[in-house]
Parts: sequence; structure tokens; C-alpha cells
Amino acid sequence: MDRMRNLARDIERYILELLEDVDEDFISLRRKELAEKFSCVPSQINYVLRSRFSPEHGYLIESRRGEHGYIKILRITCDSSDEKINHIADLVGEGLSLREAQRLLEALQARGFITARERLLIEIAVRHVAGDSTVVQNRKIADLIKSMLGVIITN
Amino acid sequence: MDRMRNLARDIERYILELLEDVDEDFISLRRKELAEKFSCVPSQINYVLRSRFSPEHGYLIESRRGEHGYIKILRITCDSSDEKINHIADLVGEGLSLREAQRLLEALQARGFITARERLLIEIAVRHVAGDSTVVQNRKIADLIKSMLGVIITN
DNA sequence: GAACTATTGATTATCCCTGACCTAGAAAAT
DNA sequence: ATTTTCTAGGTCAGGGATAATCAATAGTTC
Repeated sequence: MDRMRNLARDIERYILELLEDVDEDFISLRRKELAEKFSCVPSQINYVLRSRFSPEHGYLIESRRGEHGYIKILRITCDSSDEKINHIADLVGEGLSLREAQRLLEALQARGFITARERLLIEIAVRHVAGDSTVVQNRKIADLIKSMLGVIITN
Repeated sequence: MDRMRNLARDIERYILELLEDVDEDFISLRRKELAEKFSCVPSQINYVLRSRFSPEHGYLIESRRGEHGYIKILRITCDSSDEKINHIADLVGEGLSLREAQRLLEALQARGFITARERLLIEIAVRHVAGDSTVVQNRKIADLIKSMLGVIITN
């Protein structure tokens, strides 16, 4: 059985290329055309956006339906420390499971927010606090992550 | 029953070899395939990762499920092949108080073994765990410091 | 035999992809 | 101006393919 191509990944790469080639920090595209380009169903595009271009990954999506419809993908830019901290606080919210924390750290490293070593240190600390994951722990994890990332951002 | 094969150790060695053979500081593999290669159940791979490639061991794991699933093992290098590092490792091995840890962190930063941000991260984490500090917590503090410093030092 | 380590398999969770149905906005028809 | 129609994007459930988790069991070490 031949290995199916990894559509989601291919589309992700294509979008990332578009974003790099452009001067602004956003691109506009048409869902239908992109789906045709990759010979897939339009909703596949939504899946890619949801799973790879969410705020957690540093992007915002705007779109419009009907005639002249479009999808706009914007890179989130935080120039001040406060903006960064607010952004993190939004992402973390009230609570975070260990799994979610790991994903967040992965995304933050990919974006260059933190180094691999810093990610390692934070993950160790989070695991330490996590222990048996209950709702109570999720809040502790969130608090810990927020203070650790906060310190990093302001230094 | 007969002797166990000690699969876990074999798989560990295999992964370490892969990591050495490769230029990057990570490898990607498929859990299912690896399990087949060693004629074992897939969850055995998770056991190996949990027991030998945890963040405390200096590794980070990223994975995806479903089609095109994979497990990515990242080795976080802390290239510190100094002799003094070994000395410090001994100190940590003995266990240390909060104050000792802070002095140690200061020294490590002064010698360039950890960055200012890394030092802050460790201090924040420790302070977080210390929070409601009772005698019981002191042990947790010691464990955390040992984990965080240990991974930097012995790696 | 107690405590630690290793192995297994059943169950659960996640990822990717599709297609059926839903909704918003603009143009055409009235 | 209002209604209708058309066009393009959104949402959701579900199914196949992996990986993760967990508890039970077995082996090892001391």
C-alpha cells in the first residue's frame, strides 16, 4: 500500500512559504482554490488552519464568505513584553494539562520564544508539579508556566 | 520462565545509536515499526521512552497519532565537558539546600554554564514549589533542584 | 519476600481526511 | 427596497490509522 501523502503537512508548508515570500505579516487566499491545488476537500483547509495556524501557533485567521470570499492568515506580532505576557496569559488561561503544557512549549520553541534548553527546564518543573493530574494540578501548572515564561520574556 | 531479553535496554541502545549516527540532535521514528523490529508490543516503546528518554534524562519527546504518526526524540545538548562540571555533579548528587542551590546557580552562571534566563527559570520553579513551605516541601525542593540542575550538568 | 524493573494487552485518545449540511454576503430579480 | 439566488466559507460527525495510558503480570535484585 503506497504511503498517502501528508496533505495537512504539505498545505502547512505551502502556507508558510507564502508567508515568508511576502513583505507583510499576513497573506490572503481562497479556500476553494487552495483545496483544488491540493486536490482535497475544502474543509481540509479549515483543519490545517485549526491544527497549525491557531493563536497558540502564533497566527490569527480572518475570513469572509460569499462572493469575493477569502481567508486571511496573520502572524501575531508582539513587540512589547507586556503584549507577549498577555498573549501567553490568554493561551494558558485558568488551567493547563501536562499534555497541553508540553504542546504549548513545543510551539513556543518553534517560534523562537524559548530555547530548547529552556523548554527542557520548564518541562521538568511542570512535570514535577503535575504529579497526579487533576483540576487542581492544572491550575498549578498554569500558574507555574505563567511565572516561568513571564520571567523569561522580561529578561 | 526464561531470562528476560531485557528488551528495554536493547531498544535504548538502538535509539542512542540512531541519535549518534545522525547529524541533527533529534530522530523520528514510528512506534509501530520499532515495536515490530524488536518483536514486542508497541507500548514497550513508551516504557523505554518514559524510563530512559525523559526530560530529566535530557530528552524531549514530540509525537503525533494517526496516519503519518511519528515519535520524535530530541536530545538537548548542554555541551559542558569541563572537569569542574563533574565536581558540581557530585555536589548535586549529595542533595543541597535552597541556599546552597542559589550559590551554585550563581557560580554556574558566572562561569557561563547556564544563562541568566536559565538561572531565573530554576529559581522561579524552586520558589514556586517552595510556596507554602513546610518540612515536607523541602524534600520536593531538593528533588526539583536536583532534576533541573542535574540535567544541565550531567548532559 | 519486598521493592524495583520490564512486558503485555485492553482500552482510550488523537490525528488526518472526507462529505453532508449550515451560514454569510453579494448580486440578480422583482 | 425587498426577496431570491448564487457563491464561497464554516461546522460537525464519523471512520481509518496511530500513539498513549493503565492496570495486571512477570521477572530481577537485594
